Amino acid sequence: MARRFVLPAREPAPASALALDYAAALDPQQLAAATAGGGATLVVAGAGTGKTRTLTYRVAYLVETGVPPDQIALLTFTRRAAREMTTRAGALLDGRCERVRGGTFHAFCAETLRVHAPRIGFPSRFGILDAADAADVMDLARTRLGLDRLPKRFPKKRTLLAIVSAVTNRGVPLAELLAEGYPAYAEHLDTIARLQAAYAETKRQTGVMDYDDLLALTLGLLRDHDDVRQRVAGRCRHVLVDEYQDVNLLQADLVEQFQSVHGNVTAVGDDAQSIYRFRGADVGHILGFADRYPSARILKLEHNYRSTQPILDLANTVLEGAREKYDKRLFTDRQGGDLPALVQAPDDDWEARFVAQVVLDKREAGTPLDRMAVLFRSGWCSYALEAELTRRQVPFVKFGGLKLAEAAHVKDVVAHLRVAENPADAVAWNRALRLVEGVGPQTARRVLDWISQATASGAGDGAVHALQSVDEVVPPAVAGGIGRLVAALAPLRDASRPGGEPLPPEAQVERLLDYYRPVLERVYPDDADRRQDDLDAVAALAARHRSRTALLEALALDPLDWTQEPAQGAHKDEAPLVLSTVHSAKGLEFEAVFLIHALDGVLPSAYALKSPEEEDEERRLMYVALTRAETELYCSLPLVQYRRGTGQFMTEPSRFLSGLPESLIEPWSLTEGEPEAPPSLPPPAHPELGAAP
DNA sequence: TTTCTACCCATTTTT
DNA sequence: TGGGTAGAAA
Repeated sequence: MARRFVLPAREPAPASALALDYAAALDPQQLAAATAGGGATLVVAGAGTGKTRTLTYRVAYLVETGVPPDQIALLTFTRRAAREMTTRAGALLDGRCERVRGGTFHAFCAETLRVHAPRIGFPSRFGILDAADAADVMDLARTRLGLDRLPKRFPKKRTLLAIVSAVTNRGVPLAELLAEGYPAYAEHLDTIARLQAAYAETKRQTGVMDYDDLLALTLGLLRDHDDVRQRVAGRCRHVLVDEYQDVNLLQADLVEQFQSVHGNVTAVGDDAQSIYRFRGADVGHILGFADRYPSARILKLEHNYRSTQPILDLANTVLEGAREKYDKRLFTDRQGGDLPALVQAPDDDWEARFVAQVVLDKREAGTPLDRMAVLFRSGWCSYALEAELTRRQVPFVKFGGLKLAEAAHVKDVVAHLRVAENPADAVAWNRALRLVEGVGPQTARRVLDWISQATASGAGDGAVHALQSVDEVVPPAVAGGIGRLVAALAPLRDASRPGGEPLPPEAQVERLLDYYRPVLERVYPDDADRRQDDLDAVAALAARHRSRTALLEALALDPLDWTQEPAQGAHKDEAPLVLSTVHSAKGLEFEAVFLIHALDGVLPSAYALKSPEEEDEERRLMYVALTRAETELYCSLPLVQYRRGTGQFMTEPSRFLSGLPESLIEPWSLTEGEPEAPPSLPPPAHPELGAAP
């Protein structure tokens, strides 16, 4: 046994030796937060108070005072936020800051599990399920349980998954959760509990994890295996957590584990911006930070540098209506500025034309497109605008809403990759097999049984092998099709090439696309070409990843890289206009913000008004949207909407914005320029806009 | 057993 | 809108 000699901790370098002048760059509150010593620190930071800036400087400060960058863990809610922070810190100091380990909780956990999964009975090449995959696994679990026919008034699988997810994320017992949130299903407690167990078992057998598992299993791993905890947490000299108000129980516990060796944790957040309740986030964790870390120092940032006073006034007023009050009122030095506008457009089209016109006018006047953003409650709200922007050739990117990775044809191709990655992945097999003509549920099931038998008894790479003799269990009519599937998968095996080097991921995707093209044309005859474009994007994405494992992980955890890919419009070198759900815009700021579809029933969402807490969350969502704006804020709404079936109907403005005095928000109405404009020439909206009578 | 067709349904936010 | 289901045809 080697003797341990303990060196005293390195003294931080004296202030004069630091390359950056922190005191000059930050205000006193920010400075205190950025240069705080070790231990636990909570920074309560209102919107626009320089939270990101402070965290960025803290990263630089830690690096400068001798903390190795790869021992700093920076946990954020989006990978975009992590990237932004490390590049900004890199620009401040030097490239060292970019070696900070950062990302979402899920990505960070996935990275940990890649190394240690075998300790908890998973392959290190475990697959990651998105919501749709999880639903497939739930179906599989149900049939394995023999529950072909579900009782009447039984939750749908999406609801089922939501229930199971809430149980894991919030740590509430199933019975309690059902009683509180789903009283209608309380009578099915036993069946749901059995399904929950079968679902977990199926995932284990097939070597896949859903999003919650990434968190829950990592937490279990760290709690139950002290050597692993020592190793993982030992590499977290400093843990920094952004948006702490949005952590759920699992995430709060994970943070505690990550900091358990060195005891250095900095959490930053704003209780007024908690908008992930539906995912189990609980403001209680930020409010109770000092209970969890009794020696914590609590710092505040209250000086808003982002927005003009009129914007803050409106945001503050909206927030005041919350039932649960937050004792915070932001102030700014930025006096002056225009009143926020409440733009009443006759319909969707008008709203889209208005936004597009103002965006173009502002670009003309020198505001870069990426300094403006269009925000909305849900993905579909921007459809009309997307069409309009495409028509006018305004480049844009959209964050949030439907992900390309969720498209059926993309999932088809990815299923083949997953099968190659993890032959035990029954759901992926099922999807791939069902694409063979003539294979339905029965045949797929028979083949799956055959495979699992073969893999259980035989060699590790047995699945593809087993398929070569699969003729024995399938009707002759489909044997040829399955043979082609096997042939397509063969070159994806790791040892398929001399030397055992696997094909690079983009080559793997290319091979698969050759195989899949005829399938695509058979299954989606109407728009095969359009869908092929998406698949080409998959190939492009593959080229940016080192291994198939990394590619699959990125597809499951980082759909962002995606959305950034196909920028619309001709100006490839112009940074595009940002379209984003309010949720995805968290933490970002823009010179001008357009909040579209500010309607009652949309924001607040009609589906989120079942309890006062839910309405409060919608209100905070509105607050988040409004506080993204620096100098100009336009809230717009169509007065008439179309609904399938019902036709046109009148809308109501969002309850959070209606009834406010004109000193807070100025009503605008739209008129069209007088000579009847030809349809191709949009009417100039801006000059004709006038305040309503 | 698979696949096609007709109908009905609900319809958010994210990893 | 499209996705999922139920029933019928191949």
